[in-house]
Amino acid sequence: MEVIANFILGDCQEELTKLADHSIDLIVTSPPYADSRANSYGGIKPDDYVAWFLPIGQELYRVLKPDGTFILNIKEKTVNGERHTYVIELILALRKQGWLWTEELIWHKKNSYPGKWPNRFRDAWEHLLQFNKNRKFKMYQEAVMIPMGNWAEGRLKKLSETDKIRDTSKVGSGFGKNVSNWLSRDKAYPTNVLHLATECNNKKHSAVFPESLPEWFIKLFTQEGDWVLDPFMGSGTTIKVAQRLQRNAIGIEILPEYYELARTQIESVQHFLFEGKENYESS
Amino acid sequence: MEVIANFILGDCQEELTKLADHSIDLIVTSPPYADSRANSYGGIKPDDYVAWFLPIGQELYRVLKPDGTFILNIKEKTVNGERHTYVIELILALRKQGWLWTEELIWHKKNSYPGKWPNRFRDAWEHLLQFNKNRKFKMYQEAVMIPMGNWAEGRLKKLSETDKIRDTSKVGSGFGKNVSNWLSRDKAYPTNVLHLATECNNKKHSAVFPESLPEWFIKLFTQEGDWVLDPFMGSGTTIKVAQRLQRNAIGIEILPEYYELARTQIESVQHFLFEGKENYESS
DNA sequence: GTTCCGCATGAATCGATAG
DNA sequence: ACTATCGATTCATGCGGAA
Repeated sequence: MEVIANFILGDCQEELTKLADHSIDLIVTSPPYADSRANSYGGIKPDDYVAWFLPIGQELYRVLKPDGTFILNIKEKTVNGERHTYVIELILALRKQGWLWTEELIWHKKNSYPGKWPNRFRDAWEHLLQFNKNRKFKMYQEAVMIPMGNWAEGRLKKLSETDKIRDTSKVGSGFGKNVSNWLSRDKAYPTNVLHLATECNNKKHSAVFPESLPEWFIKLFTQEGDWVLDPFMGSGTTIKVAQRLQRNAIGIEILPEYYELARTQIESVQHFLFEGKENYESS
Repeated sequence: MEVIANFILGDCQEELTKLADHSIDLIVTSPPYADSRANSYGGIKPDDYVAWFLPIGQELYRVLKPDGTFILNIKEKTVNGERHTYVIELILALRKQGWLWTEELIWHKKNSYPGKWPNRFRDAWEHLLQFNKNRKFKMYQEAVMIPMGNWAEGRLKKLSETDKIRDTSKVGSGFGKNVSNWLSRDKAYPTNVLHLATECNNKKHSAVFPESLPEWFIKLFTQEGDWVLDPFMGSGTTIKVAQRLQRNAIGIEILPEYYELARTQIESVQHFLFEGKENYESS
């Protein structure tokens, strides 16, 4: 099956207006959190965050199919010793736009940022907010229950002793990265708590999430040939996974470095998958 | 040390007014969720939940010491296929009352209901909202530290004796700061994600949480002899744990069955702890 | 070719210092 | 007073060099 990876360089609020109505099956994105990525998005102030996001939310609503799903990865920020309320205010505002707040999953990050403070512990979780346009939406639950194939099993056997020891770490009672992701998926039915570590291997983009995260949602909410959109592409993790899973993908990124990085990475994936048939790539 | 367990039968909104100002160090409670416990609290409708809770929040604010903490365990409810917003609206409303929303911890319920999920994921987490009156509050973090993983232990054991001595001496001279930290450490601070199993053994009260939950907060925010309050006592888990940890406790419960159940259970605990000195109990 | 150890480094937060 | 910058703190992870 030929699937397309469409990369767009630009501000998503503007670029989204060029996409057709009801053309996207799944939106998975992680917008810049308040006060972060100041170099590209101007470091949105927490107090301005909702107003900044709402026009984008409006366009996302327009391009999403009636039975599609919107997954928003977002995190709160401590401001002046208190948890800022922009996330929960955003939920209320998006509902007024017409979005249905159907579910909230928790992403538990085992390797949260270290540090010690007199009045709080390390922040080790993020919101995964699910929004829909209608109460009936596409969902392929069987897809995330399928046990992993030989590829993953082969990888498990190749793990070094150190890795295996690390993965039995009791801190946080979570699981380590490699083993647990595959093992737990084999053994347990999923819940709305996802245990995944952030990946640190991508040195050019500081805020990547692990491939398992978009993979989970892409399998759950789309089928092969469907369209996946990430309006804040970053280094392109979502697009890369969509390609691997035979879904069409559109990624928008405002920063040229990340845009180029994503293009390069997806090309190499396509080389691997299709053994050199680069014509599958569009731009 | 003599600690008191004070049981009050009645509606907490009314009974709270009888408590003194600034007399409580920690409030840990799990109020009836919307639409649940309809027989006792009249089954508060989700839309009315915030208005119902606010007068109670006002009284809790009054009785809490300036450096005390209020932990609110609450869970969202799905209404008409959508996640209801009463929890986040309650956060905003409590802030207007003067509460600081200092933290939100996640209670990850490891053994949520097994089996297949119907139309959505199994719900495996609940909010643990932390509110304070001031940015400075009492917190004893060492009390809840977690043993570190095998990975670090394995490494430490392999250090030679000379290495240990050398690194220790470096501390005194100001060198080798990082190494010494690793050497002297076998425990790590927890994160804001709690991994606790739910208890299934108490059939007389429907909304029990495990003893480890109040225990964690009581250790973290109080010392022996401090005062703990649970305005929705239920079967008295919080009070029981407070007694065991040598904290004074006040529990309010509107339903006579639970009130009696809690009294009976705590009395047996006190029998065990003090070998029959029932005069420690007041009521 | 493996396994193991050392080291750098984060979607962070607080408190002190400086303008 | 109020904001801006900087140092100190902490631990899971990946990578590279060494056994």
